[in-house]
Amino acid sequence: MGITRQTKSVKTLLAALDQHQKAIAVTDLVKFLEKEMNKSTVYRLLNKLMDDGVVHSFIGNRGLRWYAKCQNCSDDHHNDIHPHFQCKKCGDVKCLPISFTIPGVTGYNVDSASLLMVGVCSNCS
Amino acid sequence: MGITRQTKSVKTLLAALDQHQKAIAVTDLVKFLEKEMNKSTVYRLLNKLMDDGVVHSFIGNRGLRWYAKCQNCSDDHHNDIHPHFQCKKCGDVKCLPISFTIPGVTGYNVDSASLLMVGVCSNCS
DNA sequence: GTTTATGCAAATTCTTTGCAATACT
DNA sequence: AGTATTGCAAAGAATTTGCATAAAC
Repeated sequence: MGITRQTKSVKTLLAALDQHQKAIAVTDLVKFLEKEMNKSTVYRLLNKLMDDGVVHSFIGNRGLRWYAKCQNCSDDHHNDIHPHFQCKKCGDVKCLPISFTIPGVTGYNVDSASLLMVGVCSNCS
Repeated sequence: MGITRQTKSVKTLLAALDQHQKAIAVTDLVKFLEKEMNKSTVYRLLNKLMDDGVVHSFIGNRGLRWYAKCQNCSDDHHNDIHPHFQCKKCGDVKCLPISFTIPGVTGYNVDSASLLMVGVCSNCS
């Protein structure tokens, strides 16, 4: 768990992420946890847990940051692409279990990449 | 040009986008144009020009929206992926002339997709 | 003349920060 | 005991909105 202490807030936040199979927007996480911890704590903890490699994040359709617990990603997999599908109606984000490489990206020192696909999910269509 | 009127602001904004070969963050555009038009006008115009298919946008590394004039994209190319490279030091964004498809994305109704790669550009390394 | 666009100021939303009090190891 | 974490309130940054005025068609 790196340098992050095992506080009550950490456990609560990680449990909340576990409850959501899908990724969750930071603002929804703040609302979901508003009776358990301050929003500053949510923002600060998420940054720490990112540094620790426990959660990963990406920027969604509307500029909000979405979070999920790391599953297939680790510190030495920073070049992987994590594809996400976001429904433009209900806003839900799903991590897709697809791995691929981008042909023709030479001369660039790519640390990380994110692929966001936007459309209408099966529930909304 | 669709339903957007050919006002002085429209011409000024499109000229500003032409001056920047690269994509530009909306906040930088607001600063760049602050003596020529109000920030509300910038935000409102960009949305209209998006609807008209004149500019395209994507979300950058830090959640800010970046804009550029459409070049290879059009209304009937919504499924194309527009890859962008953003330098994490200087923040510059470059559109990469690479076209590719994602294998294995079936069962999803994908309207648009954006691929953002983050790293250090040649100027900063 | 009618409709759309603009400026302005204020409101909203999202995120960060300083600091004193508290919890963890 | 010593250090990291938290809550709170306030500040900051980005974006939207209402409305009166001005410009485009």
